[in-house]
Amino acid sequence: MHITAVKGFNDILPAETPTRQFIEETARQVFGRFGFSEIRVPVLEKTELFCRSIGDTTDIVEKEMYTFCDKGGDSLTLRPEGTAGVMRALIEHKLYAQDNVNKLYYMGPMFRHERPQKGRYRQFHQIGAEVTGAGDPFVDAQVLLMLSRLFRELGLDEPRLQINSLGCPDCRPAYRDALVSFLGQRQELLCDDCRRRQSGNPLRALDCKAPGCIEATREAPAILEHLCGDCHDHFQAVQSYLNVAGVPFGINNRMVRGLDYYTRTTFELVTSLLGAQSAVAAGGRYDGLVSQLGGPAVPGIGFALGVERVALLLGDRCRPRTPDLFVALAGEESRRPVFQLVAALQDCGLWVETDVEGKSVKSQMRRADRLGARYSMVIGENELAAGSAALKRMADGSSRQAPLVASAVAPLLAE
RNA sequence: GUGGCCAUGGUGAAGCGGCCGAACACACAUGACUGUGACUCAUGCAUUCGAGGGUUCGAAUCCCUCUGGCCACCCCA
Repeated sequence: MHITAVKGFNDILPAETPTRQFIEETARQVFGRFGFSEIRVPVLEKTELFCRSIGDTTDIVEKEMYTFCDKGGDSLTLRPEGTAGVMRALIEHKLYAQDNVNKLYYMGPMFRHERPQKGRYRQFHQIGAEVTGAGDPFVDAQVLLMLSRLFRELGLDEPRLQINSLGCPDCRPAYRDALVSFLGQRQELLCDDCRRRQSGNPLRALDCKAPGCIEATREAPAILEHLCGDCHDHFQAVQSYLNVAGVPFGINNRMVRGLDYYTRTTFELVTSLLGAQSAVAAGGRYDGLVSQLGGPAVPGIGFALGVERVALLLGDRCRPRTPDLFVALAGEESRRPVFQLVAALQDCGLWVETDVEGKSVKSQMRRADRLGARYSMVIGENELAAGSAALKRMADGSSRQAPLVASAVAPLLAE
């Protein structure tokens, strides 16, 4: 073994690439219908950006970031998620001033220094979408509708949509206090992590899988019952829009997101088909984020989906393309005329393969078969003299004569 | 960061101290068919079992170290 790829950083080989392309193309198409434009931002940002957006005490910032000092002494970080960079660009280029509402999407690699396992890698890919400038529940529902439409177009109906509301700076503190005092009475049941998180992120206990924590939080106060009037109405409105559009969803009032910037609506698309990794896509509203990063007080909402996880769900249903025609060569003297014919056929938009190894006709045919070519043709001195060759349909072995002219062959291949 | 499992050819793997000069299958190559695939048949394809050390008359098989992979915990897309 010589030099290998870095742990958790995977090559995406030709066999897997059609699935990726299918996911990306489908996303572009669906997002386009909802009026989203693509934005491309760097994979490297100043570390500060992530500390201020994601939250200093989150696991991502505390222990999962690829951070290093560049030669100028700045601390830089490979992006662990996409929203922060997009919001930074929104502020830096004052996109919020060019248009009140911005609908942006992005796709690309993200980096997190976690121990790799199924559905989780150190370099992974996300496709995400963000809407800024609109705080209306209408937008929440529209984003969820778009996400659900995307999965429908992908042919995946298994992942279920779960939604929740995390409240806002007006009502969350009160709920938090209520939860902390509730948990305070059940300290002995909680796992070490959740006990430690009491001060930082007590809500996490709701989502903990430790048996003790599940037991301890069984009767815990529910966030949805502590929402202020506005948050309550907002959440109700989102649900009614989803119902109108026929988007199925479930309410999960124990869902807690791993990033600090979420407010009000949060959601996940979950599946049971990915081993330990259940979230295929997730997101939420982040009304305070832009101002927190030094921009104006514009609300925002967005989501990201894990491309690798979607690819796992799709399996190998995306077949690679196959050649339309394989031209086998018999004899040196046919190379030039075949080169010309192949070029002309490719100009017609066809995928045409030829032998490049100087192999026997037999092994060329073997190759044609292995590549899955729909048609084949052997061209040697006989065919050149006659000006025509047998065009063979590989599926059933039938063949018909075809003149050695692209304009005559192309229509036959279309059948 | 913590566990568990596993490392044999291009691939999937059998073998678990001498019968291994490493099975079988797939893939690949050549030929039977002097210019035609998929079926059939023949032949070829691991001086070697992740790397290094040790035990032994003898190791792919046992022990140690290292490296790599997978899965799980944690966390998350």
